[in-house]
Amino acid sequence: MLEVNLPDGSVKSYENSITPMGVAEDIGAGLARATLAAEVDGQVVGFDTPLPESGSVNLKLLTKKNEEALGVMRHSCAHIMARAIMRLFDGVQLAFGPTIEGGFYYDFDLEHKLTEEDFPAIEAEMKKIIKKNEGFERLEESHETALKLVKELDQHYKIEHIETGLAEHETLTFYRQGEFIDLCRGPHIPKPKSIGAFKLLSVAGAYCKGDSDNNVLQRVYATAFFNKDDLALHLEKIEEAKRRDHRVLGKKLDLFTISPLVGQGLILWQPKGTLVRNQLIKFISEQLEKYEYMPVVTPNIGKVDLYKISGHYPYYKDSQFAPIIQDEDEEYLLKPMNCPHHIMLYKSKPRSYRDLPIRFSEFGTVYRYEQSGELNGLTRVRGFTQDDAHIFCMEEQVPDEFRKCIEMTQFVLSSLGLTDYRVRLGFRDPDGSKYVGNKKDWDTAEDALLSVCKEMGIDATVEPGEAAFYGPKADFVVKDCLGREWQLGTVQLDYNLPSTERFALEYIGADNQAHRPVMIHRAPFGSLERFMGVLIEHYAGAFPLWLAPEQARVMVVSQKFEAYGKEIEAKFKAAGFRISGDYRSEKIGAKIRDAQLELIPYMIILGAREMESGTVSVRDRIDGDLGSMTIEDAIRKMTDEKEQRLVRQVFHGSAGLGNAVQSSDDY
RNA sequence: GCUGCUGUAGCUCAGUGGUAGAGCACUUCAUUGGUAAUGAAGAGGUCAUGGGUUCAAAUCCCAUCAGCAGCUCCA
Repeated sequence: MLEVNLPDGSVKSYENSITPMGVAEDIGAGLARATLAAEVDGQVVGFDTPLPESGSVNLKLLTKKNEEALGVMRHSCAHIMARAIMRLFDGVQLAFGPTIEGGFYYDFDLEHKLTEEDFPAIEAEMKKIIKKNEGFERLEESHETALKLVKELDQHYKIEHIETGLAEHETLTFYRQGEFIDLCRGPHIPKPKSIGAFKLLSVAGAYCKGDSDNNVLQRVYATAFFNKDDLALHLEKIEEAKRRDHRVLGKKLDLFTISPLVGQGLILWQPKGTLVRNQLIKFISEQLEKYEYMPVVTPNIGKVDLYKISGHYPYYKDSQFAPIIQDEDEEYLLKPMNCPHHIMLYKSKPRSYRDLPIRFSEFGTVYRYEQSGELNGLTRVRGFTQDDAHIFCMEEQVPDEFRKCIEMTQFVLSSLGLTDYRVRLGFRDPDGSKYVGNKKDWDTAEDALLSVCKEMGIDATVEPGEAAFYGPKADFVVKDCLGREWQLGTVQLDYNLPSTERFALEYIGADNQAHRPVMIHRAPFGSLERFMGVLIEHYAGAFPLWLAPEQARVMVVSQKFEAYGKEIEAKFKAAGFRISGDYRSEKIGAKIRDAQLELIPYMIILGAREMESGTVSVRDRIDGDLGSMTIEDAIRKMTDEKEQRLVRQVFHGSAGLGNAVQSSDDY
């Protein structure tokens, strides 16, 4: 006998095997019609997934009102898309088709090169399928029968999947809808009519099984909603996010430029971008002083031998600019990292335990030859400046130093209003071969990271395989406006570079013996370039007052007041503001509009009234006209806002074109 | 690096083989105004670059460079 507990507290019992739909029908025909899927003990299952024969389960029937049902529906929509494509094109081989954050995709292998021009035809075919409203039928087959079936269907990827990835599964499920049958774990909605609105978004190549040694499949991205309004809202969100793109805003606001003649991925900072960047550097420098870092300066190149010792040269040979060959035995590398230089500073003299921890900081510019396809505005570049530092400390100081690094990073991010990040603990992949160092040190380091995060109440996600080759790390990861994740701040523990095999670092302990220090690599921003990119999108280009390249603009109602305008401008400059004046023969409305579009925080509007009373009229970018006040009051108000580094406006959300959230098809 | 798409004025874009276009920005002139666009005139392009096909190429083909999306990679 099975006991089914429903969310309203009622309990139903069944003697025979039953599905969630059976329970829904038992409750009422209306509910049965609305039921799309179910949640059994917190797990999303199909409307047709049999419940256990006995025991007790918590059952929640999912309808259009439940967020979880959306994912199920989208996966069904993916099947319909696949079915439509198979109808329209010959020789379609199906690969995988999971649900992602803002929709779904399906990978295909077919002769015809799909383009966006094919979308209308595919969408029309999908509409036809939906209109016919054939149900999704769940088929459970033995491993053997399943293999026979996919062979009959001549679906090579599915054959391979059953023979390899699913070799251990005794039974496998298929879903059939009309002539379309797909190996699929499901679940699916009962009937396609609940797909209210859908849209194909893009097509791109994707390596089969995510391995660059494999062939490239064609991946079609799409999304679906229960109703048209939700789809329209989603598409509008994507458009909005695109308007916030740092590459678009960077050009519009004159922050930076990239010239092919200088080189791909090499950022040329315009004066305005430089002003913002320098404010960030100033801000971090204050923190470095507070946390007792010692600024150092090191050159942009170093001997190849240095990076052979550090291990970077052999390991990252392909992603470095080629060495500069000066002479047969004299080769230099543009520095891809700052740590080896800092290590040489450490090694320049004997160190005592009394000196530790030693914290060397540097805004160090490094160069990496990233694959051309990876380059992306400011977020992935070939030359960037890290707000880098290396801490050399005793093993017992590691937790404390690590904690301080995390604390500083958190403070820096929160000061900028960046709260929407996750902390990723990059640990080593147990099967990976890229790592150096011994297991004991790795375990110690990973344990240290875990326990400090726990102690600090940080909800970190552990990701095996995300470690650096020399040690585990804690990364601060944020999403850009399109939903792509980027690593910003990072704190990395390193037992490797100090080791005998590398640089053999030492300090003399209280026992007068030589000991090995531990290194911590850390950078709260990570790369200033990437950070600026993320920040531009975070503020949608509207920087808070303290960061804004142009903090205020004086504008006169008529050119008659230019002299008064210049006088006021000078007073703001003297008070330390970045201010300009607009004395064009334009109407005040036009000047305001221009300043507003340039996202200038404050407008100081001057006319006869202000000149006579010796006041200024202040217009706020966000709140509009604030009325007139004395110049002292205006300066005081703005100085306050600037010194507090007040963040008054940020923009959230992304286009949701990011990572897979569930792979309902990957079995 | 791989797959696909794209490249026309400073910006956003139209232009499917026959004399290179619009809006905004820019310059000049007029206008001197009160919280998101005053009016007029003007200037600005080897149509990414290099080859090819053609009587004729922005348009068709090839290569290169660059950008975009995704994949892969990321010290």
